[in-house]
Amino acid sequence: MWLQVDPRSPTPVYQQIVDGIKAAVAAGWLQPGDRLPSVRDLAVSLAINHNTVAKAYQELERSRVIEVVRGRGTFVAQPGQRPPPDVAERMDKLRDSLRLAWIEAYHLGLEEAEFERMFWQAREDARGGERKEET
Amino acid sequence: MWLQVDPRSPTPVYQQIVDGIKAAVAAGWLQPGDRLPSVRDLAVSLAINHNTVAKAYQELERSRVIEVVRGRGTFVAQPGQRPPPDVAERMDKLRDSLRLAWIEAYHLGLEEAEFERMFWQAREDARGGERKEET
Amino acid sequence: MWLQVDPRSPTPVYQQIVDGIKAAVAAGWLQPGDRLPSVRDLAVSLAINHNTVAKAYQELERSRVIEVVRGRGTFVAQPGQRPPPDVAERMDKLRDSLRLAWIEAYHLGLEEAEFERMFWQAREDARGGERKEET
Amino acid sequence: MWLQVDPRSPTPVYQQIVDGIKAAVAAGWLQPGDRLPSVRDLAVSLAINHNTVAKAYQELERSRVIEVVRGRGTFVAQPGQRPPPDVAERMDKLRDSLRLAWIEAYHLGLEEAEFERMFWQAREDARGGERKEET
DNA sequence: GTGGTCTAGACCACG
DNA sequence: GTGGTCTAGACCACA
Repeated sequence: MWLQVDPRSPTPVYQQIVDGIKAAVAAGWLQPGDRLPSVRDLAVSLAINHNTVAKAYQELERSRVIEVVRGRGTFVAQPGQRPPPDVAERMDKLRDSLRLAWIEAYHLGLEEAEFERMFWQAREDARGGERKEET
Repeated sequence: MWLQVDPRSPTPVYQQIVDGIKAAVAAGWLQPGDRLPSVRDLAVSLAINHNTVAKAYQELERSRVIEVVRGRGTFVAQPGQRPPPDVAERMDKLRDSLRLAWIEAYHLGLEEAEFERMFWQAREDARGGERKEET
Repeated sequence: MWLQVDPRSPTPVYQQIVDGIKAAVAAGWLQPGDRLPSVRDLAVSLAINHNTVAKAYQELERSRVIEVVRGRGTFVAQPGQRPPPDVAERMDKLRDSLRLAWIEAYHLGLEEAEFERMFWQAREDARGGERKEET
Repeated sequence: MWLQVDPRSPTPVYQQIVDGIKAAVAAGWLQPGDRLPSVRDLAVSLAINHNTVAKAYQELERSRVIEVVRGRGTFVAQPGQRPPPDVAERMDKLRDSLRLAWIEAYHLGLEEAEFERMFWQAREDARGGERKEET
């Protein structure tokens, strides 16, 4: 299974699904047009409630990562089609997460060079990295 | 006031205080040894309950950002004294936040160069930047 | 009830809960995977406020004694999964508590042999012992 | 100085003084009949409030570790003179501290043999150990 | 005066 | 239903 979920993590399960699918798309494991498992199938696979999967899919559709075609299923969206409605807001959040990361790096005593290395390493992890158990 | 808080934000108020003070320390607005406002004073300034501030201060003490001197007040800690007990975990979280940022950048259609610029800009925002309203 | 609490004790109520549950786990009355009473149920049983129980549970989770599964409940953790982040500090505290115990034994005029007996007796009390009223 | 105090420690300052003097007596650095510094002198030496020292001395007198002779000063008590009024209670506390230590050892994953070694090592620390900086 | 704890009762996100 | 957060107001130990 290319998606796993940890019910004991502090990040909500539905958010883990969102993150996981976004990661799969960004890494190329899921290609535009690929079909995603149905809400109920995925719920069974992950042994979670189907409401949770549904919430994740809704979130992904709002972000234009997937497309729901009624009666046919849900698919990975074509990139760069219509931009999602909340780009500006998401950009701000992204900027803020980087700012917080710099602050945390400071408090962890990281050198700027080390942190930069971590930044580029994260790019590798995001792009090509195999998903294994990440406790 | 160098600290503001939005009770309607999804991130808990006590967490906003933690983030805000960490930011102030990282930016140098608060120097090691500086005294922080008392729990109750800050609560009044922010128009919130003192328990919320207390929780934030306790969290900050666990992270070794501040030091509580009983009966006298709380102060910005000297850096690099004793390392916080949970460095390893916080490093992992930091790595993960960067990974998620890369993924989000991908889905927002950011070029690598743009995202890198954003990364370095965030460094400026974290270090010296003036604080404005941040929704 | 396998847990009791004395609101008049100098040690905080939430700490008594922490100690009590750690004791129950160490003695084997609570097995890994066992479900703990919900925050609110335990609060009612102990006739205290639910916030107090919540604080105790959070502390126990930080120590990796229990695991919180969102929306489902809290459970006794599997031992030796991830080690708690503050082992080193807790080791130091443990060492110190033993040192202080030796000093106190001296001032109480205990013979070394007597104190050693007390040490091993404490092991019995910790492992299997029945709980009685402990002022 | 054979006594040091850390105002940032979670254990109250007056308690640190009590522990420190008990330790000095148990280790033999202070002999029965030795004179202790006056409340005010010790307060100056430790750079703390004299009320705090006074509280510690009162506590030590109740435990029969020191004797206050009006107009002459305070001295280390002769051992085994009159027993302190609360032996039973202190014994119970001692037993309890050992029990809690066993429980903590369990949760830290210590082997019984390791913990026993720590127990005997603590005896050395209590008896002969040189006092250095103990952050 | 300081921080720490507790209660009573409310609201929220999550599953 | 679960735990998490917040408020309002109280009391306590410590310095």
